[in-house]
Amino acid sequence: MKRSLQKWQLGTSLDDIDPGVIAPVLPFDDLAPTDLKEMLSKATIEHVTSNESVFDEGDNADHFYVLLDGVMRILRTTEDGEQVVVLHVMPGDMFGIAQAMGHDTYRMTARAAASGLAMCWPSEVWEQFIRSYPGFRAATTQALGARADEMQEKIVEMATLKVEQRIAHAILRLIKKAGKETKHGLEIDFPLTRQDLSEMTGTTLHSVSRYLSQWQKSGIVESKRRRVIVRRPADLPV
Amino acid sequence: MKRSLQKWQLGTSLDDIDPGVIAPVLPFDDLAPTDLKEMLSKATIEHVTSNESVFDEGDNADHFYVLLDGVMRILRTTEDGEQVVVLHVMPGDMFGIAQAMGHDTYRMTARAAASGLAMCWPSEVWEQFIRSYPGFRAATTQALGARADEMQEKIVEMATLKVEQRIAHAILRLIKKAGKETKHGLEIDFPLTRQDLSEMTGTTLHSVSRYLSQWQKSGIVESKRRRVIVRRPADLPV
DNA sequence: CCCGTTGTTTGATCTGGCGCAAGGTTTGCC
DNA sequence: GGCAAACCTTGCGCCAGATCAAACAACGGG
Repeated sequence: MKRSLQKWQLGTSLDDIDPGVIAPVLPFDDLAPTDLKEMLSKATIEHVTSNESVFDEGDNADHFYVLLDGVMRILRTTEDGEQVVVLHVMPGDMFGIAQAMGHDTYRMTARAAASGLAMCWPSEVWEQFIRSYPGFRAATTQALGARADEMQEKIVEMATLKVEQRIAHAILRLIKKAGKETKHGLEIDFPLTRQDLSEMTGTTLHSVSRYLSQWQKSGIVESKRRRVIVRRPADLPV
Repeated sequence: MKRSLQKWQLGTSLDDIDPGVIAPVLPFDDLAPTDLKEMLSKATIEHVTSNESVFDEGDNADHFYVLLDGVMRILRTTEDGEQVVVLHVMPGDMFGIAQAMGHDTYRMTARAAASGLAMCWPSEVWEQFIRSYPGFRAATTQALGARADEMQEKIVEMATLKVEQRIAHAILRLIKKAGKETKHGLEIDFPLTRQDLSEMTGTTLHSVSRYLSQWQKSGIVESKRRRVIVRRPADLPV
């Protein structure tokens, strides 16, 4: 049940879009077609370009989004410029839903790890959506739950595992979220540098590089520049 | 604006309770008095005893709670029995709100760090509360937001700070949440062992003990068995 | 008051992984 | 085709902090 817009006609106007094409990507399962139409009429489409931010932490939370295509990285930057990647958003996921947590500013930065498209609503419609569309409320609830789970898991990992295992877990999580079957194995379907992996696991790009080479030697992974392919997921450490 | 039931008549029946006494502790600020009464009529009171669980991870999420008095620790246990404390719940906070995240089982254990009382509703009334009482929805939204913030912060700390700083941060956070002014300084107002602190920061009780003694020597803290008092918060490392 | 339990301290040793350094490879642009 | 920028690899030394070990202190119940 992976959803994403495989190929997308790059007319970024909403008028071009067939609701029947978009619907399967949206996370609003049990939503009456008329309600969906209503919601789409309030939306705009935003083209997100790799490595650019959709919003930054501290910004006024004036929109919320559903990713249609591409990959978003949700991250925080510390005082001394260090980046910490908290999670990845895949097509079909909501993001920037500050309203769901009673915030009026974004608490994190959303940067595109791979170019794509996002559907975008102004925050003003949030309350109305919540009140009018039970399916929307259900979707936000699910999103919050999934996010909370992921963050908890991350905290536990950081508290108990050592670097090697944390990197392995991060890779496995991405494989699960964005794994593409290829002739060589399961490939993480967007560009990912050693640096990126280190920012996800709280380590250095050096350590990531070392473990990756090591796993490469034992045939567990196969990784090139900005690409990670897993041959034998089961052999990654715990 | 700290709330808590300073002294509590230990009749655990709800009939004894004056809504006027409980109301200031509850997180439902803008709630009509009649609605409040309605809600209280559906609640029960549970006495939580120090070191006992109110619920465990995996349990069916059949109740949700507001802590009236005492301190709850929210934690996860790893396969090999290690405990990771994710956050502390103080009087006035909701906990066990699995429904707010679309879960039907608890994802974490709630164990009392200090004995107290919790108000308790059966999960069946959740949906009705959400639909009927805007103040209730607002409160859960706030709770989710606060919790998300805290978890994010924790992830960033674990990823970027070293042990010494993480311990300092953990102490400062507890002081902010549960600090009591005493003649000797700001005291964390519930028993807290070195082991507890290590489970909050992903380190060992040994390291916690070492840093605490060190800070003791330089007069920054003053800690006895299960007690931590901070004399000069500003001098704790970053 | 004694004794078991629980919590704390401190030393000695060992090591994962960081910091630093230097060089190699791939990519895209002019 | 050449050059700069971005990305990756690997070696080496060092240290924060884990692990192991042992003893001490406080407390609470019988």
